[in-house]
Amino acid sequence: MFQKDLLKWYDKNARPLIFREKKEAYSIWISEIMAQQTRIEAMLPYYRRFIEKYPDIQSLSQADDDDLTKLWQGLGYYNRVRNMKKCAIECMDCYQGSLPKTKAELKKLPGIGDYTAGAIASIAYDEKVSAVDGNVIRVFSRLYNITEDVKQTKVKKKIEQLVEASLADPVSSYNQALMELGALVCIPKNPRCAACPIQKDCKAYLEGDPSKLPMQPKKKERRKEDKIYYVLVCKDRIHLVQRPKTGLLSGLYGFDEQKPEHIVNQMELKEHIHVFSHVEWIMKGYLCEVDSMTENFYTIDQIHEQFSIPSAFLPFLKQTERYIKENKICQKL
DNA sequence: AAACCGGGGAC
DNA sequence: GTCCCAGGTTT
Repeated sequence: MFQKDLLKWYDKNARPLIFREKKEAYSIWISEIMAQQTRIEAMLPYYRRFIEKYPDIQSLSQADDDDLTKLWQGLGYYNRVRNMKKCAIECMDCYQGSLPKTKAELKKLPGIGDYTAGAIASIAYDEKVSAVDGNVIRVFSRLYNITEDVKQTKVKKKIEQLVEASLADPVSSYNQALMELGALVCIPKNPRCAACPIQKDCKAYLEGDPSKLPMQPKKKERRKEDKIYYVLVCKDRIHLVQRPKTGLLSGLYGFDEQKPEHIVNQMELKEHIHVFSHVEWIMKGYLCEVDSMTENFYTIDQIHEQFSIPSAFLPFLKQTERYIKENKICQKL
């Protein structure tokens, strides 16, 4: 049995992460949503800002949508934060302003799936349930030398059952220890088996090849899309367009895709490529100086303070800022 | 079961 | 360049 060794290792080697300081469902929930498909180091600064601005469920339930998206700028998967607000509202309406106390109830809330429900329930409430994330899948695929494709439903179910059967007290530490081991020792490439506290129980280490696990199907290649954006500038202001409510980068702000009329001066922006997980944008851009300032023109400071701009648009924005600051525009300010 | 949904660090 | 990250939802 490896549980004791793992827990002892965790006691000594756990990173001092800020969201581990409080055993409180709200902050644990926030950290878990932010950590979905996101490296811990990347979400930490966001976590601090978020907790400061929205310290509890009530404040989050009343948050302004654009403020929330702005706070999330650069983190990606923006529906996460919208689901959090929905979730907060539901907690105010149905659960007396708190998160529900069991994994089963938590799982019914928007944005909370099997992993996140298990993480909150076990870490905040000490419920003896599993929290199987990518780390745990990797650790267990090696521990039991599971060579099947872990993306298959039945294989994932099998791993979840193994984890469930392995749960040890305190479960809060145990679940986090499994993830921490996956993050620090049992890492995807070049696993540090020499430093592993449960090496002697690892089937892949003893009779297989840990570095080849977990077995993953080769992923489909990304489709490419050609995009053309027109950055409309009038005096010291830039035109922003809110993206559609659905689809990629929904609700965030970007530039026009339609060529404007009455261009006073036009300049080609440096082309760049932006890679998403399932699509690749080949982005051409034109800075178009226009003569009339209609709706939705904003100064650079306003844009940085108020609007959530996806990373894909930042290169064009930066070039435009430089253009304006160097006062190259035809019309004088 | 597969596609969709971001961004960036590590290699 | 490739991989994949404290995943969840929709199709």
